[in-house]
Amino acid sequence: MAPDATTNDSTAETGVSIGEASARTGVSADALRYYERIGVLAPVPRDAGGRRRYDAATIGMIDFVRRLRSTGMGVEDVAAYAGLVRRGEGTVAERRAVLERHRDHVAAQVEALAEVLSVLDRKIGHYADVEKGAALDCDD
Amino acid sequence: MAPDATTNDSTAETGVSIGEASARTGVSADALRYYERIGVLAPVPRDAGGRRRYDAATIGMIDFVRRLRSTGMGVEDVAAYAGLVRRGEGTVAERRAVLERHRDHVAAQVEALAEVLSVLDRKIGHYADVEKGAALDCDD
DNA sequence: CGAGCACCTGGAGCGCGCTCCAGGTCAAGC
DNA sequence: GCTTGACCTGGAGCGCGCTCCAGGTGCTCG
Repeated sequence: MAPDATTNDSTAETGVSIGEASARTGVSADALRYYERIGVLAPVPRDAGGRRRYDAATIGMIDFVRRLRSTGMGVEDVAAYAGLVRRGEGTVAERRAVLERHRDHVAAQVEALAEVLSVLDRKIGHYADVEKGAALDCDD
Repeated sequence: MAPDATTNDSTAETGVSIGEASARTGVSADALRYYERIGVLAPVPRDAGGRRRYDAATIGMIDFVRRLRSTGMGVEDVAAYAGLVRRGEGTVAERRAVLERHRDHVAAQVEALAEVLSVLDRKIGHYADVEKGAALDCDD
Protein backbone atom coordinates (compact mmCIF):
# COMPACT_ATOMS: atom_id res chain seq x y z
CA MET A 1 0.00 0.00 0.00
CA ALA A 2 1.22 3.52 -0.79
CA PRO A 3 1.86 5.17 2.56
CA ASP A 4 0.71 8.71 1.75
CA ALA A 5 0.34 10.62 -1.50
CA THR A 6 2.07 13.73 -0.16
CA THR A 7 4.88 12.13 1.88
CA ASN A 8 6.59 9.39 -0.06
CA ASP A 9 10.02 10.94 0.28
CA SER A 10 12.82 9.46 2.34
CA THR A 11 13.80 12.92 3.65
CA ALA A 12 10.33 13.12 5.29
CA GLU A 13 8.97 16.44 4.09
CA THR A 14 6.44 16.86 6.86
CA GLY A 15 3.61 19.31 7.58
CA VAL A 16 1.75 21.70 5.30
CA SER A 17 2.55 24.97 3.56
CA ILE A 18 1.47 28.35 4.86
CA GLY A 19 -1.22 28.51 2.18
CA GLU A 20 -2.60 25.22 3.29
CA ALA A 21 -2.43 26.19 6.96
CA SER A 22 -4.27 29.36 6.12
CA ALA A 23 -6.95 27.48 4.23
CA ARG A 24 -7.42 25.01 7.04
CA THR A 25 -7.66 27.53 9.85
CA GLY A 26 -9.17 30.56 8.18
CA VAL A 27 -6.24 32.68 9.34
CA SER A 28 -4.52 34.62 6.57
CA ALA A 29 -0.95 33.77 5.59
CA ASP A 30 0.05 37.32 6.47
CA ALA A 31 -1.45 36.92 9.91
CA LEU A 32 0.37 33.63 10.39
CA ARG A 33 3.71 35.28 9.63
CA TYR A 34 2.76 38.18 11.87
CA TYR A 35 1.88 35.79 14.71
CA GLU A 36 5.23 34.15 14.37
CA ARG A 37 7.04 37.52 14.46
CA ILE A 38 5.36 38.64 17.65
CA GLY A 39 5.61 35.28 19.37
CA VAL A 40 2.05 34.05 19.21
CA LEU A 41 3.53 31.11 17.35
CA ALA A 42 6.92 29.59 18.01
CA PRO A 43 9.38 29.79 15.10
CA VAL A 44 7.91 27.51 12.48
CA PRO A 45 10.26 24.90 11.00
CA ARG A 46 11.24 25.37 7.37
CA ASP A 47 11.80 23.09 4.44
CA ALA A 48 15.00 22.99 2.39
CA GLY A 49 13.94 26.10 0.49
CA GLY A 50 13.22 28.13 3.63
CA ARG A 51 9.46 27.73 3.38
CA ARG A 52 7.39 27.18 6.49
CA ARG A 53 5.94 23.76 7.26
CA TYR A 54 3.09 23.60 9.76
CA ASP A 55 2.57 20.35 11.63
CA ALA A 56 -0.74 19.14 13.05
CA ALA A 57 -0.04 20.41 16.57
CA THR A 58 0.69 23.88 15.24
CA ILE A 59 -2.47 23.85 13.18
CA GLY A 60 -4.33 23.00 16.36
CA MET A 61 -2.65 25.84 18.18
CA ILE A 62 -3.54 28.26 15.39
CA ASP A 63 -7.12 27.17 15.66
CA PHE A 64 -7.13 27.79 19.39
CA VAL A 65 -5.47 31.17 18.87
CA ARG A 66 -8.22 32.04 16.44
CA ARG A 67 -10.81 31.25 19.09
CA LEU A 68 -9.03 33.32 21.71
CA ARG A 69 -8.73 36.22 19.29
CA SER A 70 -12.38 35.94 18.27
CA THR A 71 -13.36 36.35 21.89
CA GLY A 72 -11.44 39.53 22.30
CA MET A 73 -8.18 38.39 23.79
CA GLY A 74 -5.46 40.78 22.63
CA VAL A 75 -2.56 39.44 20.60
CA GLU A 76 -0.11 40.24 23.38
CA ASP A 77 -2.10 38.21 25.87
CA VAL A 78 -2.34 35.37 23.39
CA ALA A 79 1.42 35.56 22.93
CA ALA A 80 1.89 35.41 26.70
CA TYR A 81 -0.28 32.31 26.92
CA ALA A 82 1.57 30.74 24.01
CA GLY A 83 4.83 31.50 25.78
CA LEU A 84 3.62 29.51 28.77
CA VAL A 85 2.70 26.60 26.54
CA ARG A 86 6.19 26.69 25.07
CA ARG A 87 7.84 26.77 28.47
CA GLY A 88 6.29 23.39 29.16
CA GLU A 89 4.82 21.44 32.03
CA GLY A 90 5.78 23.73 34.86
CA THR A 91 3.35 26.36 33.62
CA VAL A 92 0.17 24.34 33.66
CA ALA A 93 -1.32 26.05 36.72
CA GLU A 94 -0.57 29.45 35.28
CA ARG A 95 -2.06 28.52 31.94
CA ARG A 96 -5.18 27.32 33.67
CA ALA A 97 -5.42 30.61 35.54
CA VAL A 98 -5.11 32.58 32.30
CA LEU A 99 -7.81 30.56 30.62
CA GLU A 100 -10.10 30.76 33.64
CA ARG A 101 -9.79 34.51 33.69
CA HIS A 102 -10.56 34.62 30.02
CA ARG A 103 -13.47 32.25 30.41
CA ASP A 104 -15.00 34.63 32.95
CA HIS A 105 -14.44 37.42 30.51
CA VAL A 106 -16.19 35.51 27.74
CA ALA A 107 -19.06 34.56 30.03
CA ALA A 108 -19.54 38.24 30.84
CA GLN A 109 -19.58 39.03 27.13
CA VAL A 110 -22.28 36.43 26.58
CA GLU A 111 -24.37 37.94 29.34
CA ALA A 112 -23.95 41.44 27.96
CA LEU A 113 -24.84 40.30 24.46
CA ALA A 114 -27.89 38.45 25.74
CA GLU A 115 -29.07 41.60 27.44
CA VAL A 116 -28.72 43.61 24.24
CA LEU A 117 -30.50 40.81 22.43
CA SER A 118 -33.52 41.27 24.66
CA VAL A 119 -33.44 45.02 24.16
CA LEU A 120 -33.35 44.47 20.41
CA ASP A 121 -36.26 42.07 20.59
CA ARG A 122 -38.32 44.53 22.57
CA LYS A 123 -37.55 47.27 20.10
CA ILE A 124 -38.26 45.08 17.11
CA GLY A 125 -41.55 44.07 18.68
CA HIS A 126 -42.39 47.69 19.23
CA TYR A 127 -41.67 48.51 15.62
CA ALA A 128 -43.81 45.60 14.53
CA ASP A 129 -46.68 46.95 16.62
CA VAL A 130 -46.30 50.38 15.09
CA GLU A 131 -46.33 48.87 11.61
CA LYS A 132 -49.59 47.01 12.25
CA GLY A 133 -51.78 49.47 14.08
CA ALA A 134 -49.89 52.61 13.17
CA ALA A 135 -51.35 54.50 16.10
CA LEU A 136 -50.17 54.22 19.72
CA ASP A 137 -46.69 55.35 18.73
CA CYS A 138 -44.71 57.21 21.42
CA ASP A 139 -41.34 58.26 20.06
CA ASP A 140 -38.55 55.85 19.20
CA MET B 1 -42.91 72.26 46.78
CA ALA B 2 -39.72 73.23 44.95
CA PRO B 3 -40.13 72.00 41.37
CA ASP B 4 -36.57 70.90 40.68
CA ALA B 5 -33.23 71.90 42.14
CA THR B 6 -31.55 72.30 38.76
CA THR B 7 -34.31 73.96 36.77
CA ASN B 8 -35.86 76.84 38.69
CA ASP B 9 -35.23 79.37 35.96
CA SER B 10 -38.01 81.09 34.05
CA THR B 11 -36.04 80.78 30.76
CA ALA B 12 -36.36 76.96 31.04
CA GLU B 13 -32.77 75.77 30.71
CA THR B 14 -33.58 72.20 29.80
CA GLY B 15 -31.52 69.02 29.53
CA VAL B 16 -28.11 68.16 30.88
CA SER B 17 -24.54 69.13 30.03
CA ILE B 18 -22.20 66.95 28.01
CA GLY B 19 -20.34 66.03 31.19
CA GLU B 20 -23.53 64.88 32.81
CA ALA B 21 -24.62 63.02 29.68
CA SER B 22 -21.25 61.30 29.63
CA ALA B 23 -21.55 60.33 33.29
CA ARG B 24 -25.03 58.96 32.81
CA THR B 25 -24.31 56.91 29.73
CA GLY B 26 -20.70 55.91 30.18
CA VAL B 27 -19.86 57.40 26.79
CA SER B 28 -17.00 59.91 26.86
CA ALA B 29 -17.65 63.56 26.08
CA ASP B 30 -15.22 63.32 23.19
CA ALA B 31 -17.15 60.40 21.80
CA LEU B 32 -20.42 62.29 22.14
CA ARG B 33 -19.04 65.20 20.11
CA TYR B 34 -17.63 62.73 17.62
CA TYR B 35 -20.99 60.99 17.29
CA GLU B 36 -22.62 64.30 16.59
CA ARG B 37 -20.04 65.16 13.95
CA ILE B 38 -20.53 61.95 12.02
CA GLY B 39 -24.30 61.91 12.36
CA VAL B 40 -24.82 59.20 14.94
CA LEU B 41 -26.54 61.92 16.92
CA ALA B 42 -28.59 64.72 15.45
CA PRO B 43 -27.22 68.22 16.08
CA VAL B 44 -27.64 68.71 19.80
CA PRO B 45 -29.40 71.91 20.90
CA ARG B 46 -27.23 74.47 22.68
CA ASP B 47 -27.75 76.84 25.57
CA ALA B 48 -27.17 80.60 25.37
CA GLY B 49 -23.42 80.09 25.68
CA GLY B 50 -23.23 77.54 22.87
CA ARG B 51 -22.95 74.55 25.19
CA ARG B 52 -24.76 71.33 24.39
CA ARG B 53 -27.88 70.34 26.31
CA TYR B 54 -28.95 66.71 26.14
CA ASP B 55 -32.60 65.92 26.76
CA ALA B 56 -33.94 62.63 28.08
CA ALA B 57 -34.76 61.22 24.65
CA THR B 58 -31.22 61.88 23.46
CA ILE B 59 -29.78 60.26 26.57
CA GLY B 60 -31.90 57.24 25.74
CA MET B 61 -30.64 57.24 22.19
CA ILE B 62 -27.04 57.45 23.39
CA ASP B 63 -27.67 54.48 25.60
CA PHE B 64 -29.05 52.47 22.72
CA VAL B 65 -26.14 53.52 20.54
CA ARG B 66 -23.79 52.27 23.21
CA ARG B 67 -25.50 48.89 23.11
CA LEU B 68 -25.32 48.70 19.35
CA ARG B 69 -21.65 49.63 19.43
CA SER B 70 -20.92 47.13 22.17
CA THR B 71 -22.31 44.40 19.96
CA GLY B 72 -20.05 45.26 17.10
CA MET B 73 -22.21 47.46 14.93
CA GLY B 74 -19.91 49.90 13.14
CA VAL B 75 -20.38 53.61 13.70
CA GLU B 76 -21.44 54.16 10.11
CA ASP B 77 -24.18 51.59 10.43
CA VAL B 78 -25.30 53.14 13.68
CA ALA B 79 -25.36 56.51 11.95
CA ALA B 80 -27.49 55.04 9.17
CA TYR B 81 -29.96 53.65 11.67
CA ALA B 82 -30.02 56.98 13.53
CA GLY B 83 -30.69 58.70 10.22
CA LEU B 84 -33.76 56.53 9.76
CA VAL B 85 -34.97 57.41 13.23
CA ARG B 86 -34.56 61.08 12.41
CA ARG B 87 -36.46 60.73 9.15
CA GLY B 88 -39.46 59.67 11.17
CA GLU B 89 -42.45 57.38 10.89
CA GLY B 90 -42.05 56.33 7.30
CA THR B 91 -38.90 54.43 8.12
CA VAL B 92 -40.25 52.09 10.76
CA ALA B 93 -40.17 49.02 8.56
CA GLU B 94 -36.65 49.75 7.46
CA ARG B 95 -35.51 50.34 11.03
CA ARG B 96 -37.03 47.05 12.04
CA ALA B 97 -35.19 45.30 9.23
CA VAL B 98 -31.89 46.84 10.33
CA LEU B 99 -32.40 45.76 13.91
CA GLU B 100 -33.49 42.28 12.90
CA ARG B 101 -30.40 41.84 10.82
CA HIS B 102 -28.32 43.01 13.71
CA ARG B 103 -30.15 40.78 16.14
CA ASP B 104 -29.25 37.79 13.99
CA HIS B 105 -25.70 38.97 14.01
CA VAL B 106 -25.67 39.23 17.78
CA ALA B 107 -27.30 35.84 18.16
CA ALA B 108 -24.55 34.37 16.01
CA GLN B 109 -21.95 36.03 18.21
CA VAL B 110 -23.55 34.51 21.27
CA GLU B 111 -23.42 31.09 19.68
CA ALA B 112 -19.80 31.51 18.69
CA LEU B 113 -18.85 32.70 22.15
CA ALA B 114 -20.69 29.82 23.75
CA GLU B 115 -18.75 27.40 21.59
CA VAL B 116 -15.45 28.93 22.63
CA LEU B 117 -16.66 28.82 26.21
CA SER B 118 -17.05 25.08 25.96
CA VAL B 119 -13.62 24.70 24.41
CA LEU B 120 -12.16 26.76 27.24
CA ASP B 121 -13.93 24.63 29.81
CA ARG B 122 -12.62 21.45 28.26
CA LYS B 123 -9.10 22.84 28.20
CA ILE B 124 -9.33 24.12 31.75
CA GLY B 125 -10.59 20.72 32.89
CA HIS B 126 -7.71 19.08 31.09
CA TYR B 127 -5.22 21.35 32.81
CA ALA B 128 -6.85 20.60 36.15
CA ASP B 129 -6.43 16.88 35.49
CA VAL B 130 -2.79 17.35 34.63
CA GLU B 131 -2.25 19.32 37.81
CA LYS B 132 -3.75 16.58 40.00
CA GLY B 133 -2.36 13.35 38.64
CA ALA B 134 0.52 14.87 36.68
CA ALA B 135 0.77 11.83 34.47
CA LEU B 136 -1.44 11.02 31.46
CA ASP B 137 -0.46 14.26 29.79
CA CYS B 138 -0.53 14.28 26.01
CA ASP B 139 0.64 17.61 24.68
CA ASP B 140 -1.31 20.83 25.07
C1' DC C 1 -10.95 91.20 40.03
C1' DG C 2 -8.59 86.93 39.34
C1' DA C 3 -8.61 82.00 39.31
C1' DG C 4 -10.58 77.85 38.06
C1' DC C 5 -13.44 75.03 35.63
C1' DA C 6 -16.39 73.10 32.20
C1' DC C 7 -17.08 73.60 27.77
C1' DC C 8 -16.15 74.96 22.71
C1' DT C 9 -13.72 74.02 17.75
C1' DG C 10 -10.77 71.97 14.21
C1' DG C 11 -7.54 68.98 13.46
C1' DA C 12 -3.75 65.95 14.56
C1' DG C 13 -2.44 61.58 16.73
C1' DC C 14 -2.85 56.93 18.30
C1' DG C 15 -3.38 51.84 19.49
C1' DC C 16 -4.66 47.72 17.53
C1' DG C 17 -4.23 44.10 14.33
C1' DC C 18 -3.35 43.09 10.65
C1' DT C 19 -2.60 43.97 5.33
C1' DC C 20 -0.08 45.28 1.56
C1' DC C 21 4.03 46.17 -1.07
C1' DA C 22 8.55 45.84 -3.35
C1' DG C 23 11.92 43.09 -4.51
C1' DG C 24 13.69 38.53 -4.41
C1' DT C 25 14.16 33.03 -4.29
C1' DC C 26 12.93 28.55 -5.71
C1' DA C 27 10.47 24.50 -8.11
C1' DA C 28 7.63 22.87 -11.57
C1' DG C 29 5.60 22.77 -16.12
C1' DC C 30 5.53 23.99 -21.09
C1' DG D 1 15.10 28.42 -21.19
C1' DC D 2 11.20 30.91 -19.64
C1' DT D 3 7.07 31.66 -17.29
C1' DT D 4 4.15 31.04 -13.50
C1' DG D 5 3.03 30.75 -8.91
C1' DA D 6 3.67 30.10 -4.14
C1' DC D 7 6.54 31.60 -0.84
C1' DC D 8 10.24 34.67 1.46
C1' DT D 9 11.73 39.38 4.10
C1' DG D 10 11.49 44.01 6.12
C1' DG D 11 8.93 47.67 6.49
C1' DA D 12 5.35 50.89 5.31
C1' DG D 13 0.35 51.71 5.29
C1' DC D 14 -4.33 51.38 6.71
C1' DG D 15 -9.19 51.28 8.73
C1' DC D 16 -11.52 51.91 12.82
C1' DG D 17 -12.99 54.54 16.61
C1' DC D 18 -12.04 57.30 19.22
C1' DT D 19 -8.64 60.45 22.08
C1' DC D 20 -5.94 64.25 22.75
C1' DC D 21 -4.31 68.87 21.98
C1' DA D 22 -4.00 73.88 21.38
C1' DG D 23 -6.15 77.86 21.79
C1' DG D 24 -10.22 80.22 23.18
C1' DT D 25 -14.92 81.53 25.63
C1' DG D 26 -17.79 82.28 29.41
C1' DC D 27 -19.77 81.35 34.25
C1' DT D 28 -19.01 81.13 39.12
C1' DC D 29 -16.86 81.58 43.38
C1' DG D 30 -13.89 83.69 46.88
